[in-house]
Amino acid sequence: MNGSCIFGLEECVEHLESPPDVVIKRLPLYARSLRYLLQEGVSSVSSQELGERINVTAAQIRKDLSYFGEFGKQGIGYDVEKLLHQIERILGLNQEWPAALVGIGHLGEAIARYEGFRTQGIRISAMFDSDQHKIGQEMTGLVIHSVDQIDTIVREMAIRLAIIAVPGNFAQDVADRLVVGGVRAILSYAPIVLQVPDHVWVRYIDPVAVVHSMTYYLAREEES
Amino acid sequence: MNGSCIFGLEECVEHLESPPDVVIKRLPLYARSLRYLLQEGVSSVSSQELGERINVTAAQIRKDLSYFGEFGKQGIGYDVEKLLHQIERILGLNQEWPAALVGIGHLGEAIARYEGFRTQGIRISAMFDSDQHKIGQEMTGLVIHSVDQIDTIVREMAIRLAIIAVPGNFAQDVADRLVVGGVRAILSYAPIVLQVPDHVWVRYIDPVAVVHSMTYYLAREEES
DNA sequence: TAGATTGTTAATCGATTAACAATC
DNA sequence: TAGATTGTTAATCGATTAACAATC
Repeated sequence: MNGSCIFGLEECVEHLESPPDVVIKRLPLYARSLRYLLQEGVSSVSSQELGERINVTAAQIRKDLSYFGEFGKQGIGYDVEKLLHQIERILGLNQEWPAALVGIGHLGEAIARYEGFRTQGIRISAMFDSDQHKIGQEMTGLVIHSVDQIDTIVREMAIRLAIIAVPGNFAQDVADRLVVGGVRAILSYAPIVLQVPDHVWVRYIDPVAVVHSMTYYLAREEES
Repeated sequence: MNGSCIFGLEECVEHLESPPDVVIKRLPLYARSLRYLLQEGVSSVSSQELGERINVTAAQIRKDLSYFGEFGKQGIGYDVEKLLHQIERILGLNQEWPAALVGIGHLGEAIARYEGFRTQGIRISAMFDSDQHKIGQEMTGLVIHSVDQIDTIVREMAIRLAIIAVPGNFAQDVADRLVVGGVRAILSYAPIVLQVPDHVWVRYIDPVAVVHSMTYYLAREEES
């Protein structure tokens, strides 16, 4: 903490530069790497070592962490367990987040059955589909509800987080219902850009786009 | 093309600034939006209109496209069909790319059955798993092979592109085999950073990390 | 103490945006 | 012609990296 801050303590904290979104996006990668280190029994790590594991520069790691505080010791590095807990706290992972999953096709089922979410603080707590054959059925201990009930159920359960795994042509309607229900963060697998209010966060997973950004380079190789 | 180029034509082309990777990553989004416009019967679009659809500035679109040539008409905008074909050509989508899919669990099955890849120039042409119960079985018209055969089959089929959908602890081994087989681009769903030679492109899809970068903001809202 | 590594500042690098002449 | 929009340059903005005093 900088002693020359011209504000009182509280104001000083408020005036700390807020971390850019690129930094927030890297924190989960740091956390994940630290989890592996912990499993391996490594108790201390330098920014250099951590960086080599995830192909990030040591300077970037130190700069990123500095937005949130001082977590290391000069000459030593970072205590793996402590830093992991700090980052998890920053990311809000000291609590479990209930999430809605909309769209129980092949992808939706894969998401529902994936252990990675639950073990990392994200619990699928409500599932929705528009298919009459699926509505009412159970999966992973949850009843599949109609998409018509999204807003009421999501509101009742105070769900803030949702995952959309429906075809593109349904995604905007689903997003609208989720927002009405009070959802503030959406992960969408649908290949469209969702229009949502400013206070709602949306991130996309778009495997086709990702692959297409690599065929660009493959096509260049073919030429030469 | 700049007339004041001090090099001969060929050298001049070589010295055109090569587009940064961020630009390459946006091209598939432009292409996708243009496909929708084409479906809607829109024949012409301005950078402004296109930008509004995908939340990108008009200046950015024009700048991005300028790395590859001149595709628009002053006062008019872009011919949707022509621009789409140009971008698809740039991305190498004027040909079909055979791809290997490794890991036929719930996620792998969802990927195999997903129409979006095939309709957009990516054909899953070989499938692999390590589970004896799955090896030899058929899915979407393809026999599932053993991961032991990755390098030989991938080489025989001249496959350059692969999708990894195996658990994290198997992913590095799978990647190594793919690289031995001649794969140059990998999309990985496994939650580890792969170590590959410089000439191999790797992109990651990491839903848990994506969600964790949003719980950060959700946690901040709770506070206030 | 000497060596190592942090946290932070300043320099560099690269990407985005604004502005406008060219031109349809 | 007048209005619209491109392609491109220059200005701005923001992110990354290098460097180093502080300090374990």
